[in-house]
Parts: sequence; C-alpha cells; structure tokens
Amino acid sequence: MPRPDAAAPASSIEPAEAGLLHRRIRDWFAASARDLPWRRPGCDPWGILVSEFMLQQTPVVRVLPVWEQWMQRWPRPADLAADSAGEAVRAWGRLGYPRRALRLHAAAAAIVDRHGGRVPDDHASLLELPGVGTYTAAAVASFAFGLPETVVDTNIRRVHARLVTGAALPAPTLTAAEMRLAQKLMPGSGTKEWNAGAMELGALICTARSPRCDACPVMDRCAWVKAGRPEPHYVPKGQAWAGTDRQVRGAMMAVLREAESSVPRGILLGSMELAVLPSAYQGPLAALRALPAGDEQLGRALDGLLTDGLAVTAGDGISLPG
DNA sequence: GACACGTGGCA
DNA sequence: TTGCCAAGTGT
Repeated sequence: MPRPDAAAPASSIEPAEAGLLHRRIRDWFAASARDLPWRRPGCDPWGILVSEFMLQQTPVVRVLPVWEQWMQRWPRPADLAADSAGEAVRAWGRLGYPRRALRLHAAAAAIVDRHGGRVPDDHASLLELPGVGTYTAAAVASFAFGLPETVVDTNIRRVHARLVTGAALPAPTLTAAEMRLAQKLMPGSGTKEWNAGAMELGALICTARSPRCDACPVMDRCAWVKAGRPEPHYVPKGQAWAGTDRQVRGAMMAVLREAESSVPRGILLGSMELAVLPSAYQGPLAALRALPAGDEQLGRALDGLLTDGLAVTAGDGISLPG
C-alpha cells in the first residue's frame, strides 16, 4: 500500500543529483545565511550548546537577546554550574519550556563533573548530557566541532519531504526512513555547511506556510513543485493552550520568576488574600488570578512544578530552586 | 508512539 | 480573532 507522506527510498537519489543539491544549497547558504552570533568564528562550543537549548521549539528572534545575556553572565559551563538552578530559570525569562533552563544548568554541571568543564566533542558524550537528545547532540557535534554528523530537525525534515519525497510536509513524527534519507544525502565533505544550509533553507525559504519557492536555489529539482505543490495529506494536530494545566503552570512560573523571595503557597493557589504583600509580583499574580482555573487545577499545576523541580518548597512558601 | 511541556508573532 | 508554528526532549 502506498504511503504518500513516507520518505522515498534512499536509492532514489543519484550521486550526481546529490552533488548538485550539495553545491546549490551550500552556495546559497554562503550567500544568504543570517549573521547569527552563535555562527560567528569567535563563538565557542559552549555558546553553540546554549543556543541549541534555547532554540528547541523557540524562534531565533526571541532567543537572540536572551542568548546574549546568558553568554555575558555565564561565559563558560563552570560559571553557570556555580550559580543556582533558580537563577538559570529566572534568566530564562519568557523563552518558554523552563525545564530547558533546568536541564541546561544540569548539563553545565555534568560538563564540569565529567568533562573538566569543556563541552565534549563526540556525539555519544553529548547525548548523555541532560536535555540533549538526538538532534542537539548531532547539531553541536556538527556546528561546534565540524564532525560529519547527520542533523535532522524540523526544517531539514520539511526540506527533504518536499525536495525529495514530494510531500507538502514531513510525517507527524520522525521516521526511520527519514533518517536513512538524511544519511544518504550527506556529502563526503563540508557536512557542517550542508547541515546548516539545509536548516537555513527550511527556516527562510522552504517554510511551513507560504514557502518562497521563487527564491529557492533548488526549486527546479523539487519533487513537490514538480507534483504541482499538492496539499498536506494530514491535518497537523494543534497545541491546546487556553484552559490547560500548561497555561496555569506558565502563569505560576511568571509569579515565581518575579518574586524576590518565596511565595506563600496560598497565594499561588488563590486561597490567600493579597493585602500587604510586596508588590513585585502583583502583575503576574493578577494574570494568574484571571485564569479560569479551579482549586483542583491550581493544585495539579503546582504539584507538577514541584515534581519537575521548577519550584521547591521553601519554608512556608514556594520558590525557584536554590 | 502518544503526550506533556511555554510563549508570542503572524496570517 | 483563532489557530498555526518555532534549531525537541523525556516519559
């Protein structure tokens, strides 16, 4: 049975065709890449690792200012490891998914403990760091150390789906066929520029919505364009937000980030009046109170934060982890 | 493999 | 305005 959105067999890419794609995309990258600070020659592996953590599910424009602050404050892994996890979470600000801040802090500690304070330069060691999965390990190995790792992120998956497979979008989850295709497409040299170029092409040109095919360096080779740019075969599953525990957790985290010290549990749960509280977190607190969350959901959200280590019990209250 | 997990910009 | 989407990871 045909599976239209599955990746094509790797054997369908001829060496000459692959060579053409390598040349075109790397040339395009050299001419069109954004000047991002973590791509500059002076950026060390730690700066690249920090950028990869922040870029997980978060757009570049929002990462830029926070990355600059982090590198200024914690220029080496040991600097971050010497500070508290709570400070990392606070400095994470509103980037989202604050557990990434916790894991980056833990990764810094692991780098100090297990690697003498230097970011490890092999895929296996990187993969053992907290918060580092298949993608991030390959990205750091490739971008920081120039190793010939196969990087597969959401941009690259979409580029491959269109260019080679002819589908409008990649499958909902990463498949083994996609990994084989990505490996088959890897050039014999210049892998760093190939990985970065394919990713950048997906981010700037071959975008999820309204791709700019007129500016694409490989439009004439694109299987999806040749097929008449068919619609996706499935409807992407949306992310619920309003009324979810995530929304409540986010509002509670905003209160904890802004608070100078610990926050009484009853304040977070809405069972205690504000009266004479220090005013630092009144804004975030008002936002939390405005949510249509019942006692049960408030309790569940707080328990989740405590379980995840994003918050800890401190005296009679709740605070960011020490 | 399906889910949970933040946040804000853009069409 | 509502919904989609962004350099994923851990369970």
